[in-house]
Amino acid sequence: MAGHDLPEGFRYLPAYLDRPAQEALVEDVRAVVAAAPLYVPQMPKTGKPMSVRMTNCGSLGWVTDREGGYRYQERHPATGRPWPAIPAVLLQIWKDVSGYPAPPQACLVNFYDGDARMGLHQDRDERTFAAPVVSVSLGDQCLFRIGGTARGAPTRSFRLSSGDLVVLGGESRLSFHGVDRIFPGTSTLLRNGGRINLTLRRVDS
DNA sequence: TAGTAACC
DNA sequence: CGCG
Repeated sequence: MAGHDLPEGFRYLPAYLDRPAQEALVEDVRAVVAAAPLYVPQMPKTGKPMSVRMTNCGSLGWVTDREGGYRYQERHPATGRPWPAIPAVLLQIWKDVSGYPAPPQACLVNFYDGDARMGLHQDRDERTFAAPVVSVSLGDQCLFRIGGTARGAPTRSFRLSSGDLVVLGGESRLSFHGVDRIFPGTSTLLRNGGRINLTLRRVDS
């Protein structure tokens, strides 16, 4: 069977960041995590832990827990402090690829160990969908899956590698997407392995 | 339903 | 065992 078409507005920019740029960005992420420690997010209502560990930078961060559900908030749920600033390199990437006049408000940092996955979902907790979601991959490769704007629509899968960028704009802004698996040992960027995904978002128009 | 698991 |  031939593959399905990718959704309109979906852009895949392989090897967008070279190795030195990836290394510099990892240092920025380490600083973010030092100020805003990774935590285990919980599913709404059930409290089931997700397999990724998570933190944010920016004026707003995406969080989820049993009681409050999916939301954006100004402070780290464990420390109560404001999120650290989005690193300058990421602000520049957003300028270069988003086509949106205002800077990102949120940068979600997801850390995947070798067993972590992310089920098919939509990013729809923002108050505007006018801006794209820009995603940066660092570390081990993953199997990424993207479908349409309806839950049951056909999906396509492909590998994302360290330094790749994905832009979910246009119709693809509300496409279901997820991470089916990590391929451990496929990158030397992170000493202890794993994958980091950074997603830049605009929450308000 | 941003989770998990069984099944083909 | 990997993928859908």
